Amino acid sequence: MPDVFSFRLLATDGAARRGEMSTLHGAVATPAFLPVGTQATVKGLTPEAVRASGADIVLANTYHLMLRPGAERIAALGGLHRFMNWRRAILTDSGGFQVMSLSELRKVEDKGVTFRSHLDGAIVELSPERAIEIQILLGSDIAMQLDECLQLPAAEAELRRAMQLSLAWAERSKRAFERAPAGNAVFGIVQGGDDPVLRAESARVLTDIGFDGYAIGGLAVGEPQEVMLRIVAGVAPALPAECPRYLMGVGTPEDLLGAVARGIDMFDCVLPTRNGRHGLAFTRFGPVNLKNARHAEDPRPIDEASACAAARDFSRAYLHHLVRANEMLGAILLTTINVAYYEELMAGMRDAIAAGTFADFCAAARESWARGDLSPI
RNA sequence: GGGGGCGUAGCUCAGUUGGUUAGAGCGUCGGCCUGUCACGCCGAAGGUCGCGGGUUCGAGCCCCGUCGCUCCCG
Repeated sequence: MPDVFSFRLLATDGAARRGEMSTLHGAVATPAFLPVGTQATVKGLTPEAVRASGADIVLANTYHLMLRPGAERIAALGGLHRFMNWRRAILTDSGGFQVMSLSELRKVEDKGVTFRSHLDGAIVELSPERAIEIQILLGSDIAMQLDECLQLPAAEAELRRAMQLSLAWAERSKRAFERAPAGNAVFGIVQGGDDPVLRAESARVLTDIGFDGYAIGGLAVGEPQEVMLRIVAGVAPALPAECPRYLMGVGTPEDLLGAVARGIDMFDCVLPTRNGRHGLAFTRFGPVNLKNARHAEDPRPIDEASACAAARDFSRAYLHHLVRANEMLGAILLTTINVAYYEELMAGMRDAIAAGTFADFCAAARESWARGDLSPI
């Protein structure tokens, strides 16, 4: 196992890239999807189940874990991998997303963010340096710089201010990361909203600072998909080809195809887990809302050809019943099905890129989604 | 037989001194969810207020009758 973080490009097909990241906790095949495990758990799934879905890496969260159970406690218990019994790679978000999602509970200043804990109201300071320190304590393989994520639409002046603040924090994060153990990585985050000029400037300065990988943040925050993809198409080529590119918080299966086609290597998103808990299954035949009455007497599985047992071995009628009855197992099975589908989609894209058939793969996937969920019994 | 209580949405119930298009929770039907304050959120359908009569400008509410359920006493 290599003692440094590295990324290798294995193949390209148009702008789409097939690659592999090496981490101290194993290889990550890219394009990769990271199931979201905010509180040191992918909600509803055991680590074994996460791994069985095909995931090489999961995401956890600095803000949530620093509040509970606390970064120092996790460090004392041997680090996040041991704590959650996930022995593969972990990427930790810095808390930048909470700057947006908990905007009622925080104050942003040049020095950092002051949160009022959503749990008990305690005042908690999160500076770029502290965010990195926490991620080092957690022992994450990939740390993210602290950034300021804005909701769109936003005024250009506001986008510029947040972008420049994020760049200043990027510089400080990079310096703070010098104290990290060898083999771990830190990524910078491109900001700039839906403004191509700001995005270009952000990408240029980040590249000058120099990171192990580059994320595009502040997308899928209210803008139409075409705007998001246009920004991705502009930013991705401006980032170093030899580094992984991570589109944060995205997205729908359709978003993933579109972003990989524009040169993205990594994604995370709560959709497969959250929507699974809310009764929606992502399938080869498009989304299926198991809450709907039409499934009540349907003996068919979600997808009889799936490699995922949850998708194969339980009837839609049963899943419908579990969801209606608000039973835990409904959330567990749908989360399992959804994460497996996302990972299967990524694996399909990886194979297609390697084979030079990415466009065909995308066309076939879209056709299958459009056909709907009336799979043969 | 006597006395009390209750009949309002599919279910369980609110309905202020009688005063606009009678509400809630659950259920039903549907939608939403993009670096997770999230087993959540939003919306819709659904009621001749047991029935009949009366008083009143106006009755779910007051009065009379009637039917049903229920409790207590004989």
